Amino acid sequence: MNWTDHESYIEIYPPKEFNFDECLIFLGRSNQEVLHQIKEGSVFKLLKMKGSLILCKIGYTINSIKVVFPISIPTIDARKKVGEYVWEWFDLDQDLGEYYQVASQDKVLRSLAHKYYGLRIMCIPDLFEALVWAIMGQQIHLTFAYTLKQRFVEQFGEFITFEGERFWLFPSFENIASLNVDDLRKLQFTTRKAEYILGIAKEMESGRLTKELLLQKQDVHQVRKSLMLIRGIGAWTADYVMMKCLHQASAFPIADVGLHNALKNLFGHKEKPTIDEIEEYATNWGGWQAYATFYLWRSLYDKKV
DNA sequence: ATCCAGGAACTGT
DNA sequence: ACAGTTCATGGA
Repeated sequence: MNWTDHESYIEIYPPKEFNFDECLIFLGRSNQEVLHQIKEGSVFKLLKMKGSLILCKIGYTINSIKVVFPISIPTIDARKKVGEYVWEWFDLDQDLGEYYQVASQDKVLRSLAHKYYGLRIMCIPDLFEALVWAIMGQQIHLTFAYTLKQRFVEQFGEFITFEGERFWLFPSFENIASLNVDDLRKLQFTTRKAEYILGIAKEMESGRLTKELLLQKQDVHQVRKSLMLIRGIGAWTADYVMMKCLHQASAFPIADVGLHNALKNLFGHKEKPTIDEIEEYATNWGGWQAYATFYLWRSLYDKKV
């Protein structure tokens, strides 16, 4: 992480290939989002560091991301943790120069890379949140997935109020682990999704499932395998979490419907591509499949309005 | 109405 | 290994 501390605020220096406004467009794609709010070019987000709630206002100045604290100034340790969270959230460890080099040679990616230059995968640094969000999104429209997330967060998460508005935190696995299936069924979760989510919460509560343990695996294949051993996590969810939480640029949720629709639109086809055809398109995406996927998702968001 | 949605587990071959 | 079936609910 490249940053400086100024007590009342912190500054984070992203790599060259970075466009804050592009990232904000992705963050603003749903008006049902409850975990952050965008206002006047900044994004407000509530975080919890070392037990205390910290409201952050994240904006951009000439060449740095500036994080200010509208409610109260956190300790130096907490400020550093906030910086690390933001660094991960915007996927700033990634060397996008390489991706753009790959993209410039590829007829599918070239125009997208130019159009959305500086866009980074907007990550979900918290493993529990990433897994639960992925499971919520399985086999349903995104709008309904957001509805489920909103109910889940507002039922089981913490919040603070600032200037008459509520800012929410995603529920902790400790809280969710003590629930039963009916608690989630009441919010319109299917029995299966409820079981998956409770199972994962318990697995994390036991300490057997942590982000650190996953990142210690020898290679991405091992990470994927151990994720898929967990009930409720298939290939799609494993790849999704690897790209959105574990920063694996080569993760590739190839069965994703959004990816299929994006490719269909891009080529103006009537039918969605088959898996074989997608593999064909992706032959030269080596190592950057997650970014290819994310940029294709981003292209879907243009179509609306 | 009907088909589908940022799938996964289960069952049978 | 592979294909078909079931789960469940709201969106378009």
